Amino acid sequence: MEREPAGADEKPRRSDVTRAAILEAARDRFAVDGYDRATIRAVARDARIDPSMVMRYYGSKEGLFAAASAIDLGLPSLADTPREEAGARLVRHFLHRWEEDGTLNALVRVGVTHPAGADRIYTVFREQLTPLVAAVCPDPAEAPTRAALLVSQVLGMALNRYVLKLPPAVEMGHDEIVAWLAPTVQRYLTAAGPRVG
Amino acid sequence: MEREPAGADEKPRRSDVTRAAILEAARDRFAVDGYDRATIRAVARDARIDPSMVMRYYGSKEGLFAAASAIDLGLPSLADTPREEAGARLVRHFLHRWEEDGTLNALVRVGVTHPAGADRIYTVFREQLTPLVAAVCPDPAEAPTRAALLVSQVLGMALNRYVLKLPPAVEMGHDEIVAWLAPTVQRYLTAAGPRVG
DNA sequence: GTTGTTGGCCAACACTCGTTGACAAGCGTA
DNA sequence: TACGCTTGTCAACGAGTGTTGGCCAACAAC
Repeated sequence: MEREPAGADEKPRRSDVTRAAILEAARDRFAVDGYDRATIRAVARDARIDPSMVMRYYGSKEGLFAAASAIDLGLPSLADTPREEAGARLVRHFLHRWEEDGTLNALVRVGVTHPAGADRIYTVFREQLTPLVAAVCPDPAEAPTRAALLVSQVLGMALNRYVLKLPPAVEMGHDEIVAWLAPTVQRYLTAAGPRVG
Repeated sequence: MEREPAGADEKPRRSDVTRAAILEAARDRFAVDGYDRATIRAVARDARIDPSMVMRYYGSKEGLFAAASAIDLGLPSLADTPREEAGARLVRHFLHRWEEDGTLNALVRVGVTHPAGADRIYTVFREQLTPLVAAVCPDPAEAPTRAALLVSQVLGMALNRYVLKLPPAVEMGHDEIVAWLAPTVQRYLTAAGPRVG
């Protein structure tokens, strides 16, 4: 019986380096293999420890994923950005964030095959993306819809480029992607919504 | 030693109903569970036959997937469609096609976690989508890029709505989605490409 | 009616998985 | 020194996997 779930202010443990190694290996594995093929044994092998350690520190495979998928999109504040450049700014940010490490890839790969992953994506969407959209779009009540549209475009490109590796999407340069996608995202963010009859 | 791989003109076999039942069950399972969780045993159970039959008829799990993911997007000819309505037409078509059966869902779910799935998506992209795009876009040489952009938007929305089931995307109506996405797709298809320096 | 082929089920194979419990070495404290 | 906690390894469990081969009944051809 251990007690330590809530406190974020624990003193450093001797095993912190191991815990971190496990987490890093887990992120890589989830990113490359998805939930099912990312085995605890493989994670342990990458982290150079025994599989049972993973269980001890993270309780279960689900727990490991929960820990490995704690994500900060690092979204830029759009306060100091001209309203009409928000789209380009966001597209470029997502491209960099995606290539920075495997976390987002892991999130998508798991989200597609495992409910816990889809939940996690929704959480990130709700807590990090929607508030930012609400700050720039005309009517805050439309923020969820507009954010969903934004995600559909950005996530779709990421899916093609980083997960499916569709050749034409892989071969596009950053500037080219931004040039094409930015107007789309900009419209989803700030344009008047279309009439639907 | 059986010989029958190439011929598309075989006489009907007594086991055709069973083969079809297996294929249908496989599509459902792949759509719901992805590649790894869709077990041959589960497919066989759904089709009410023995797992070994699946092996006999489709050789292996990979073979089963190959057979189950033979997909016809049923894309409409855009010849009789006004050029400026192509975007709306396509978006609406994809929405219907997606909800028609589980095939596209299966394709995406597997594509994300299994190389064979990603390959299949690329094949469909190349053989069915790119030619259609080439027929309506200004410069046929740009067709792969423009098709990739189209896919990024359409697939992204499908991912949110049908796979991840992100609530705001699920709650949108068909008309609303078309109204938002059609201009985007239209631009990817026919607008002059942006300058990239 | 006999024979060969097809459709189907059953039992088992070798393997991998997540998970568990026992046990040894290292460390801090009294 | 002796104790207790932490970190780590090892071996095993039960379950589920893809896949294989043997066997039996129904059908087709002669």
